[in-house]
Amino acid sequence: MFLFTNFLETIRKEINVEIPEVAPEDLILGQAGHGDISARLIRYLINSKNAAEIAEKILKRIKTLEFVSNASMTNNYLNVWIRPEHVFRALKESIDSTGMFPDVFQEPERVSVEHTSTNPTGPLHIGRARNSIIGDSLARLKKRVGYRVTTQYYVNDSGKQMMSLYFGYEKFHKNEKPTIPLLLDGYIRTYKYFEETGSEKEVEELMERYERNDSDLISKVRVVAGIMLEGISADLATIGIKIDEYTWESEFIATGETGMVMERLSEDLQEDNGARFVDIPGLRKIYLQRKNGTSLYITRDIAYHIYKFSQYDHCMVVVGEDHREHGRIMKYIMNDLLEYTKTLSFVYYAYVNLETGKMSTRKGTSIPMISVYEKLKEKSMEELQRRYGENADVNTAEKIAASSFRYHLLKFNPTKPVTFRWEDALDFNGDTAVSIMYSMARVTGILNKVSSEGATLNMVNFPETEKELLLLAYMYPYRLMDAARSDKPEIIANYAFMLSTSFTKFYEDVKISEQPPEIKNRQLETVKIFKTIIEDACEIIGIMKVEKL
RNA sequence: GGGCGCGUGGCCAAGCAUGGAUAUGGCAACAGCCUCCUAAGCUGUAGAUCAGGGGUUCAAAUCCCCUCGCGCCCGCCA
Repeated sequence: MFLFTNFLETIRKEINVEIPEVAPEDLILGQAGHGDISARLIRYLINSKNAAEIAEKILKRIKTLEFVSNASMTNNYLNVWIRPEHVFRALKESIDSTGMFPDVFQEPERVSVEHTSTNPTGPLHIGRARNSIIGDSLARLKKRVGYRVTTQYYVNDSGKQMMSLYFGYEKFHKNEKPTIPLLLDGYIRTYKYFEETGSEKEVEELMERYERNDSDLISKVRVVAGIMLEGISADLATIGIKIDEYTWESEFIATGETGMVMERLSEDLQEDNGARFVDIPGLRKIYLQRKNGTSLYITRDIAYHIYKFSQYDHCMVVVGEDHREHGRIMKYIMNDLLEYTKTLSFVYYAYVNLETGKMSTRKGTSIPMISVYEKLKEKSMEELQRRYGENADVNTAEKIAASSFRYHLLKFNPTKPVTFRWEDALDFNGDTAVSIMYSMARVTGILNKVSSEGATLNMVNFPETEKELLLLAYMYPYRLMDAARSDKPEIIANYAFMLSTSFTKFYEDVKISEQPPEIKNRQLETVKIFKTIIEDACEIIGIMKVEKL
């Protein structure tokens, strides 16, 4: 995965000479107030008769390590202080030779990340955007740790919602050129029409024809869906999200692959009045085929996953928490019934609510992502104009808007429901993308205005704030591994904020331009180290680089 | 009713997988800091029965059980 100077492993190996059971998890990096690196030895020493003796031996070994400045034992914790020049070198050497820290090996596994996958019946709203943002960041994270990643959008072009969209166009705007507003209008009028007539018969007939693989109908629906999908892709593009592959659900009906699913599951299928189902242990009957022979959503999803497993080693899907059970069923069918040994994993997120309650497109209470983006852009533009007047840069305002929106929906654990509040979304202070971007802008400021003198670096006098910054920068590979292992891009978001805060403290504490040459030279390198790592982390979470704020 | 998820200062979150040293941040509040590399920043003060109860353990925000509150799911829908 990564190649970097691993101080924790070196320390652990020394400890292992005395206590072989000590594992990587027992070592902690950067617990404020104690050592730079601490080892929880309590569980191994608490019942040991000669604990003091073992501790003494460990301390002696650790103190001989070149990169260790001091070590002590308190409350059965081994606390180790690292010489900052070694941390500095570990970072600088990696960045000088590879341009990054940590350096990464390409992994052989191909990973698919499916996200968004919303029915193309309207523009992207902020609830769905949470899905897109989590999915896109997850894909970038997996890429950073060395996987070959492809992002996927599963386009649901069958089903009632899509048929209603098509029906609305045919009924209300047939001879007009189909545009997004026109289609939306037809869609809304269709639901009104259903209410007024009390019947959805016309759409049901369309669904039936569709399921019977009526190629003329399928291609017509696809045109309409395609227009909506283009709108969604454009919305995604404004916040820096591009999806690699779009797969249309109707293809699995057209190619007969849903039929193949039934064949491959034939041993596990049971019959009920002509319909077919599998019995999932501990759950219930899951129907895969109606008695009229047509397929169901889960059948097509199985076909889709069979397709994905033919291309990828690990398939990840970002879906709303209402799909938890669906996910469990899919895993059971793919791994236990169809006996795939590849990994299927789901990332679930809770929905975004409004202070006034739930979002609903039909009730007109959902907030389009693009309107939040526009508002953010407008507000940051006002701020930029206050600072730079005529020279305020629209492009910067756009980057602020996109980054802020992404960060706002990414920084929390996806399992927590989010209540969208305009005042919070539009806040540029504190734990926000802007404060991270601000630290990057300050880096540009320093590097433009302060230059090094000579080539000598002082490697002795590190102020506390610089030591802390370097140590935090050094933590990056461990955070990446944590985040990648647990599929939690929000870990990187939290880290990026911590790192930028630490940089700002260093920046406020030390006036680099006024330092003696040899210290100034080193601190400029420290700034470049910070720059490299914060940009790396921001790339993952979708915070865009700015030169000036 | 059953299943799953969530509950941490006034508000919003981190930490929980792998139990361990004084529970970490942000917003809001209060008191300070710009003739100085960008104050969208920094420093300090105040604020926590980690929903409640029980259990396991030398040790529980973290693991187990119960209760309460909120959310989601329980279709031959998607």
